[in-house]
Amino acid sequence: MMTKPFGKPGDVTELVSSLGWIEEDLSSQDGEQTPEMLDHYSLNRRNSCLPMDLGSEDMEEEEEEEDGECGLDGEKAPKRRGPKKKKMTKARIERFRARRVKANARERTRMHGLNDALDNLRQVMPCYSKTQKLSKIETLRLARNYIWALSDVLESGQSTESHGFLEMLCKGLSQPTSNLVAGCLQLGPTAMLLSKLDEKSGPLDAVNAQQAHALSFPSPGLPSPPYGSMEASHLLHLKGFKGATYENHSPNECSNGTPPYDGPLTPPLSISGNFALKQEPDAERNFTSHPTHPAHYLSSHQYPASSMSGLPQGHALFPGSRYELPLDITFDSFAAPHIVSSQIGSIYNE
DNA sequence: TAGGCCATCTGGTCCT
DNA sequence: AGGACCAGATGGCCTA
Repeated sequence: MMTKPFGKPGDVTELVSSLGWIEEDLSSQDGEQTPEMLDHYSLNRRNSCLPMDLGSEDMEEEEEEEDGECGLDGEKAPKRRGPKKKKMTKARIERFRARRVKANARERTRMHGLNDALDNLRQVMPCYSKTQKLSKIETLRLARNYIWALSDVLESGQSTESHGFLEMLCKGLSQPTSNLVAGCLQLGPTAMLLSKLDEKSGPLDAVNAQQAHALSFPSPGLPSPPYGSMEASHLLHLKGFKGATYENHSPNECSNGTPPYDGPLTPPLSISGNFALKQEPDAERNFTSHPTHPAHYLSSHQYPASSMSGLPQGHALFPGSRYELPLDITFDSFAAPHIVSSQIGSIYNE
């Protein structure tokens, strides 16, 4: 059965539309087209009985028989009830066309706004990457799961490092997205990373060793540096909850008075130790300008800019997966839950 | 090549 | 009347 491109069931135009549908040769569409061209094209490609067929030279004649219904083989359709259709004068045609072009432009703008909003949402998702964008539907699903999971963290005190947290995050997500999220959440020592670094660059010098060390201990529950787009205060509108700021950050102290931590300094990245990092040509590098990006973080804070030089760049391969994780993923944004979890105690103590 | 994703156009509906 | 919003249709691009 032929699909009915336009109109609603019972609509006269639907019948007319499906009967009169003419597939045009699209070969003339090659090349870039301006919105005006697209509008013009679509205004002229519809079937001849719709008011969209405004470019027809025979319009004047058609107006004469405007009430004659279109049909196959000159078949007469039953007389239409209701108000008589107004004549499509040239002026009306022009007005219609202008209105349609304007409406199309508005619709484009509206959709761009919607997409911008989605982009903003992507940027506060656990795994933000400029090069590997989540699809719209996956962004919305992950957002829902993220809210859900964080709520659960607050309610049950469950760790953001727990299997349950990851499970909640990945619920209903596609396999690639789940892999991405899981990859971002992978925590633990990085023997593999260290050995890979060793392979690539020979014996680690002091700087590289420090970086590798920083990369290798994304300790759960540690006080975390600030995460621009992911500031905890944006996530939780809780009384007395203040997102930690990096300037105040120290290994042993939290800005909000959470118990001191004696362990190693929280690295800016929560990169899985399981990632096997592969070198990419400079041209392939695609660091985000996102303020939470590790490169931005490192260069603008405690690590000297030159210390980035020894870091593997490009992409990270998620073991057992076909999917690569571009290094512009803001893993650190995912550390926000650490902030959250570190705050839970103090919130409950209030 | 099929399927997923996306941008765009379109007509209908509701609201101002 | 015109704008915002919506959902359906369509074609292009990309990837497995």
